Amino acid sequence: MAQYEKYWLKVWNDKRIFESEAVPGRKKAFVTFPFPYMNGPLHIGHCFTATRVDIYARFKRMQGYNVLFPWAWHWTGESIPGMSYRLSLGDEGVRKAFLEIDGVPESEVERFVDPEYLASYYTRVSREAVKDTGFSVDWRREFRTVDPAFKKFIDWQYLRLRELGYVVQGTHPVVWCPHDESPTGDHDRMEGEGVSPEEFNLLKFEVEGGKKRWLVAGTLRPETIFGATNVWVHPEGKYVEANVDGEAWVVSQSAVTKLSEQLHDAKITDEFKGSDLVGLKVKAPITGKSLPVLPATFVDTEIVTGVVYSVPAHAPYDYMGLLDLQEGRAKAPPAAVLLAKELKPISLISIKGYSDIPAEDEVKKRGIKDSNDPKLEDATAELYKAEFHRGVMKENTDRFKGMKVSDAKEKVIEEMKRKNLLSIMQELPERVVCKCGTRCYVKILENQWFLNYSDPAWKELTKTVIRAANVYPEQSLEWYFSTIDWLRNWPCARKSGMGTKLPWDKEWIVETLSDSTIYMAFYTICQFVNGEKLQFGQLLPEVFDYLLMGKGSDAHVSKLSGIEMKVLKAMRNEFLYWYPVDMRNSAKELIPNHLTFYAFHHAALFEQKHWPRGFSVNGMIQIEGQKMSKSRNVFITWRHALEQYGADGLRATLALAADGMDDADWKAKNAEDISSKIDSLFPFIEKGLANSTEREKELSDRWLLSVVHGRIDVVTKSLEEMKIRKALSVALLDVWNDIRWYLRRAEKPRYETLKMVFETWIRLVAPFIPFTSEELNSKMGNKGLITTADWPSVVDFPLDEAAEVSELLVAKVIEDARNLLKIIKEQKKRLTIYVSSDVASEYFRELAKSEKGGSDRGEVIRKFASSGIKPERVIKLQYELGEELVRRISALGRFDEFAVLSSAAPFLSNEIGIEVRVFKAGDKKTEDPANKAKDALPFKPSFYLE
RNA sequence: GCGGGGGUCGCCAAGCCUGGUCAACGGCGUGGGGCUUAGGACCCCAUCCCUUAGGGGUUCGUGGGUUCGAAUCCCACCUCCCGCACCA
Repeated sequence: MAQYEKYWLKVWNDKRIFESEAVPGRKKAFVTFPFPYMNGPLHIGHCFTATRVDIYARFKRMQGYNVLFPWAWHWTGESIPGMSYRLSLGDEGVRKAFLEIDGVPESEVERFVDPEYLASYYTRVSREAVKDTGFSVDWRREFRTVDPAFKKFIDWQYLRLRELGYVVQGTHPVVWCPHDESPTGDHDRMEGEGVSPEEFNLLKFEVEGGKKRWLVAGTLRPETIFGATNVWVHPEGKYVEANVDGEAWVVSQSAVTKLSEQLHDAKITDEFKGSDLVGLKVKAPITGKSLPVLPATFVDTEIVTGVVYSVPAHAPYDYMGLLDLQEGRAKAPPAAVLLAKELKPISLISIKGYSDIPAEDEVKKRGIKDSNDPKLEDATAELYKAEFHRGVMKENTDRFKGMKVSDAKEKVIEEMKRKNLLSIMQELPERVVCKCGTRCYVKILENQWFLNYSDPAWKELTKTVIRAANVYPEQSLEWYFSTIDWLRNWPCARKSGMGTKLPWDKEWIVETLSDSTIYMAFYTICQFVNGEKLQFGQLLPEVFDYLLMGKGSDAHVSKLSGIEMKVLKAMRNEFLYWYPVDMRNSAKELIPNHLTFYAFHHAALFEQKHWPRGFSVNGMIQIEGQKMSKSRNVFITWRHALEQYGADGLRATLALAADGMDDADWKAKNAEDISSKIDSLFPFIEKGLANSTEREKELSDRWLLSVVHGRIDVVTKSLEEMKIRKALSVALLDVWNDIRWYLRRAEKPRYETLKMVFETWIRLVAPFIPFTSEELNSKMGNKGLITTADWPSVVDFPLDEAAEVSELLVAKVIEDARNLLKIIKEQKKRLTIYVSSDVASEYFRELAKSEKGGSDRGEVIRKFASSGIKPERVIKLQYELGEELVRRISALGRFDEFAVLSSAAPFLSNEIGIEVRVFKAGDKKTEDPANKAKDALPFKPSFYLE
């Protein structure tokens, strides 16, 4: 970090220029960045997104807006306590990540077993990084989502949402960790990422003989019951008889827990080994066929009921299991082998491209030799998919024959349900292990609280929020709408973790994405809490009703809460002044959740005038072309980047990284280049001014001032639309190139021109690189702060079309001449330039006018017929120059090319490297030994090289 | 699979909505020159191919189509990225 960066930080801080108060009547801009989650240090991804916010904030401030940019910290949720817990268990991976990736000192990590400490540590270091980067934040409004006052705010929010019918109760299956007693989301898993519950069918096979009891088999393919030949159990597995909802079921021991977690009443009454079941006969549902129970080691007692029925014709596992038994590969009692030998696969589905026994085809194709071959997984998946989509039920399937398998499945389920032969169990198709190390299963959670995002009326209202807002970049708009359509009810509370309890049901804690939807409103008043103008306990729901909705009288609310009337009114004023948020910028990944939730909740709770006004997103950040990932150590903390490149280097690199929804690639090389480019501003400006002189304006000055007009315009418009990259690219690089041209072009740069342009330039780049701007400004001897200076105005830079077009001509002549010299390799020592005659220029202008539908082109051609200029050459020239340029040239009226080029002759000579002289075609004095003058056309002088 | 966004001259990346000004902005890289004791920084030139008079050829994921004319519009395909829920 440069020394001057520290200096300016202190100046800004001492002058409190980022502390913003409501000033009724003054235009305001309220900008926000979604508060970051404090389970780790901020990284350059945060920095990328947040830098864009600060740039916008600084831009608006310079435009004269009263700007509020607040900041807060997200602590809600289970991730922080989860990390502490794992550390306390001695998890080396977690510890290592703290030390090596996050860069936490050993002594601090010790204390991370306390989640509060962990979060406060990261909050502390992150706050320092944000501050040192020069973000123009009003820190008086800072909070954490576990602060008591914030919890009061969430209380209010959820009470009101519930009253309005947006919070509802429901029952839903979840992946459950019995240790944590909490749902286990994807990010909480050690194993089984992306696995979600699937609905299995439980088919009831009546055990023949003895008392009435059911052997219950799990399957995804109940329609294959017509091909069942036997039932499998694991011979070593633990099985039980249990009373399930009043019936005697035989299932694996682990199935009983799951059943009772899935709203069944289940109690174990007897226990035995799987081998004890082998040899029993059971009656298949619907078909009524009697099937033997046989042993198979591929059966997993942890999955569903630990009992499956066998369809060897269509299930590769079953097919191999049967062969294993018949061919003596499986360990099994002789009686079972005898039973197995009588069984033959029963084909029940016909499918093109397969034989009668598709399972056999799949097994042979893969060279599978026994039922423990892992290739059976693939075989099963492929066959299942093929049969489900393309298979047709055969003759032997009774009233289902001829149906597509997909249809038959539904019908079979219906029928079995009707006959009470089928039940349902939610199960995970793959092993899922919680980060705490416990194996998860599916639990049906009752009476969960949901945000009712399915509500069509709410969806519709939310769409109007989006429609009414500015949404940048425009390609993101569609994503919001499809998200709104796609969202279903969202479970908004959990049983564990940090956060706010549901006010009416203290068992539940408001979940992290659900407590961060309208908190921007809290920023408007949080400074009163922090400034101890009131106690958090005084923040009754009625207080927020008054502050945010204007309900109730100040006198009444003041009396009720004990908050001073004066304070209460001031808070209300702050809210009314600042709300809504004018621009909220985040990474695009938040569109399908946070940003859309944000829109939903505002639609639900706020009047239209307080709906969000601006949504903006940017892409994700990659590091040297790789996706950021802590586990692969592709990770750069904000602090680290800041130390390395300085605040402005970091800011500029990120600002130039990408626009729109494109992902940005962080490259160290790039950051170095940009940093040194910024550094070189100092000598560039210094030298420029030192070499300048006091003189009258000439063409080059008029040109530069006019061009800057255009630059200001583009930068301003780009910033308004959050096109940060485009804005900085123009503000820094294009203006730089403009000045370079000027320095080269002007014989001696004019001090006044340069000073004015430099001062404007410094302000133009100030939102992006504020430290450098302040430093440059003070180095130039100016007193005021750039941060609070006025945004450059185009008014100070008169457009000068003649000057701009003149320079275009000069540049074009240089380009043409160089091109020509390159082609003819022979050494030349003099270039003669012939500018077109007045007649030709006149002709050109008339023709251009006729293009726009003015006079008739034929008539123009006839008028100039005697001048000796071929019409097709002029027409072709117009095409070459382009519509826009022709328009600009014609608009100038008389444009004296000869004057421009003859005065530029010394410059041209310098640029080209040989002597240059300029003549006008048709002039008496013109020397034209090679007869080239006749070829001169407007804006396309002819050349003679010798 | 579903939803959203992309594929441009070595790399990054503008342009595309509103067709012609596009061999296609800008940055980086590379080559050459200047400055300098030298290096870096800085400044200038060049950087698809061919071309001894400013010209020509072939390009914008692939293949078709519309048009006098397409990187830009339409269709199909290939391919990459993001999101897909009880989780920040």
